[in-house]
Amino acid sequence: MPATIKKIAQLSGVSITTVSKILNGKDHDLSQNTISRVKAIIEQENYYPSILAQSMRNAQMKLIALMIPDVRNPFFTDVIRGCEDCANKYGYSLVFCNSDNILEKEVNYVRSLQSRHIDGIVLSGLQIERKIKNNQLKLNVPYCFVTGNKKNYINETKLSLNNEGSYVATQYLLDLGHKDILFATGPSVYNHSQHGLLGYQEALKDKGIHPNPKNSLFLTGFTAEAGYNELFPLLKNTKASAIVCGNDLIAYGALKALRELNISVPHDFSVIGYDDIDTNQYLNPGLTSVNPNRYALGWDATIELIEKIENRSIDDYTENSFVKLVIRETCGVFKHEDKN
Amino acid sequence: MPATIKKIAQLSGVSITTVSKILNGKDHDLSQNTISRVKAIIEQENYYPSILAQSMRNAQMKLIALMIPDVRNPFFTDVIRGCEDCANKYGYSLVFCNSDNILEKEVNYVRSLQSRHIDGIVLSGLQIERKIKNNQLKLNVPYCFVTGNKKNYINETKLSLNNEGSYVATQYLLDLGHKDILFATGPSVYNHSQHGLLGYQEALKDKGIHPNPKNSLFLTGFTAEAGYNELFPLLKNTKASAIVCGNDLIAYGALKALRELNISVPHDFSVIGYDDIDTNQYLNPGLTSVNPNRYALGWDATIELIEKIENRSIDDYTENSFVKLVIRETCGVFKHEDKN
DNA sequence: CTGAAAGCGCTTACAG
DNA sequence: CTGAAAGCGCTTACAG
Repeated sequence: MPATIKKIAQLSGVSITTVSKILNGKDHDLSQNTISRVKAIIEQENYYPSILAQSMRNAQMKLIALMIPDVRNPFFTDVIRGCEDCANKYGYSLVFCNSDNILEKEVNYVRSLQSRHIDGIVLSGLQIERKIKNNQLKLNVPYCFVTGNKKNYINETKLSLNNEGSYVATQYLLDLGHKDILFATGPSVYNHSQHGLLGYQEALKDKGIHPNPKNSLFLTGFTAEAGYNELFPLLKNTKASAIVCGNDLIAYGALKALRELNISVPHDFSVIGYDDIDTNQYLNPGLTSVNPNRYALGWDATIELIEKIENRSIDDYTENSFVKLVIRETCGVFKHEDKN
Repeated sequence: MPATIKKIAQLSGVSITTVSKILNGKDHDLSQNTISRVKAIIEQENYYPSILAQSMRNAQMKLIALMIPDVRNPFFTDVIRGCEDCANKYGYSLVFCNSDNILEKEVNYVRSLQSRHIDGIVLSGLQIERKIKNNQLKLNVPYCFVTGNKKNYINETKLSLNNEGSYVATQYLLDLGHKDILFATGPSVYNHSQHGLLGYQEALKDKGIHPNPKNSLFLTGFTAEAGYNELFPLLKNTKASAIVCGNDLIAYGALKALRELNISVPHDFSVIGYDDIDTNQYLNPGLTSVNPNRYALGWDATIELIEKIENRSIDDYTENSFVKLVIRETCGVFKHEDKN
């Protein structure tokens, strides 16, 4: 049993009011004598106030939740770190929720989090996120999105980082001379997927190429398995010379398929990913990818959330406005003689 | 403002005692009429009790913390999932803490978690863990270790999964004909590292080979960077034909170094990892590794913790007693003519 | 300069 | 069958 404020008061020979004041730095009208005596006792008893009891009064739990589909997607690891580091900086702890993209699970989480008096929720890649954005669902807790928050929306023409990212990726391949480029991303229900597709199409159009609808594909997931299984048949007979992937895991799957099909990367086929997860550089060949600065994504979303929770402006955003192309070894110059 | 028990009581025309009883299923002595009336109001108002207030009474927050060095180490992702899934199954939420292996951070976390009335802590790969095991530190909260808990200790002769794992890995290389085998793991302060080294040495001894102290190495971290930077000079001039790595990331670094040194894997040199992280199969060549069932590790540790918290036996452990060798493409038969 | 008292949303032992 | 009251550990407006 940890010490309580009552015990400290008794040991110090003062009232709990006095102890509380000292604890909260509202001791301007107390005598130095009292203050130092009480502080000594607090020290001695290794006392720390119960956040729980404080929260009962203040209705502030100093708890933020982070809800994502699955930690096992490496995209999220840095987001989580950014989120946790930021939360801690401002005195919040992080509750962690994996929803597996199951709407029911997501809704249950929200309810359970509310009953915990959570102060706010950072959401990423969820069904619920889509519902909220489409006004089909209202959360009565402060919340914020990792992608698609105010920092991520670049301007009126660029919808989001995903949009910008796949534009940049496609443009890079176009500059290498590729013309027939595939695009594969996750399920179409996600804004990420839609924005990515738009970015890809815009890049083509800006080069005067009409996007071939058959070249773009929504996979069943943002996973390497989906990339491998669903892209294998496509890659087997494709006339294209390159592929833009909605995330790196999909690219991993594509690379595996290409290897098995004996299509040499980057000599015969170019691959570009998105997210720039940590293992990319250890692949052989190293995966060229678009880096959205995942850590900053998590940090900025959390700052935005805390601004909402505390209803004040915190100027502690990262400088994270743009997506960065990280060139490794999976993209090569288009060689006309290689095809057809 | 969510509804409170008081509001429900008023709307139902009963006392809050009655509502509380219904909420907690202690309604055996209440009239059906009252019960259904109150339940209807609860439904109608979308009321859920405040866990906070409940906890003030019960001293049970239904909150578990998971503290690890860094989510960005892919080893932990599945551990986290196992931990969260298990926690949720038993009604707990998961608070997430990254300590970066900084003892001060770890100690601060523990303090902050205690002031949150956390019910227990799952610890993994921490400085604090070592201190606790060496009786240099006492936690006055229930806790449990991911590695080194009762399920992980295989028997008196096998210290832990790490020990077992590197034994198995080394044995596999020996069976392929390798004799001069390197071992590289993380910092020596970790039990993981020490146990791994012992397993490696035991395997050699069991084959009648005296371990060469120069062949084993503690790196500065369990990271690919450490693996690459610190193993590069060693691999450049080594007479060995294989390496056992303390985890997969170290192996990733070693593979990168070998590639740059133009040493062909597995033809000229064999590499084996540990943890079997998800991306192993997408490497080229695919990394052979030892799979400790990370999800089960997280799950079992959490079960053990909940048993401590609730002071009862929960027979819900996974069947996870042994480490599994996952053979891919980085280990080959020792070719005598290649070396000498 | 200091403290008594009310209240945050619950639960539970007890009385009727 | 139902409810008044005490108490969990705090904070704060107010009185002295």
